[in-house]
Amino acid sequence: MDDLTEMLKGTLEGCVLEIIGREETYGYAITRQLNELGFADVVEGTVYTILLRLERNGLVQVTKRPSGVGPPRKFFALNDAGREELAAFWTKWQYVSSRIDRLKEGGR
Amino acid sequence: MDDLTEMLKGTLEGCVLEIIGREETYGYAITRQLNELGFADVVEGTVYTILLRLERNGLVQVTKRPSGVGPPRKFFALNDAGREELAAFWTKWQYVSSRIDRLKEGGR
DNA sequence: ACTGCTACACGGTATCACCGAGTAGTGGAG
DNA sequence: CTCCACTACTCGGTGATACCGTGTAGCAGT
Repeated sequence: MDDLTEMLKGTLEGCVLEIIGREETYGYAITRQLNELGFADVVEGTVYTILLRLERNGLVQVTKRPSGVGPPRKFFALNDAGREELAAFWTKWQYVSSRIDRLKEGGR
Repeated sequence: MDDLTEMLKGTLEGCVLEIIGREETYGYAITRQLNELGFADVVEGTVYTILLRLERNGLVQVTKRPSGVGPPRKFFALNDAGREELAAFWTKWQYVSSRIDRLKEGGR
């Protein structure tokens, strides 16, 4: 699937929040998960900018831990604000996607 | 629903294409349709920028007609390239939304 | 020593929806 | 008849977001 980038605007951050919400994890692993999920073209740089933004906005708690197989990893976990943001994201997604689907099915 | 703007990036243009694809119509009416559809905050300026972009990209055929209740209207209809673009949009939407829904349902 | 995988950072770019203000035509209330 | 509301389009500028390219760095196997 080619060039989904415009369509991912505003949703990719939510996806990252969801992934972090499941278990504490780090940038490189998040990128791999997104790729396996079908967003094959999402690249590390993109995920890191999102993670830095989440950190700057106070939605995550960050812990640095050594890796054993490479440089130290920055682990991210949601805090209360992050969980709220995630819930708000899914609410919005539900709202938007249902309306677009209705439009698609010929609704008015 | 508050501030959907980021989530609409990349999809609003597709919605406009879909609306135009149903019948020849014009900017002001498209804005009203989007508002009724649930995108209440979408404003004329936004729709017109999309329409000008569609025109610039050669996806629509434009016809100006007098209105009777105001200034003349610019009617938009899809041409072949526009129909192709619309089909491609729905394919992408299907792809992206299904994957995000899967993520939402706990999929991996 | 070299290559490859893991892991993060950062400056710059393009695209997109939005904002705000402006221009105009028509018709109704005062 | 003047003002206001609704209709209808244009355009320059802004902010948010994902992406690109490059750089830095640790570790493992050859």
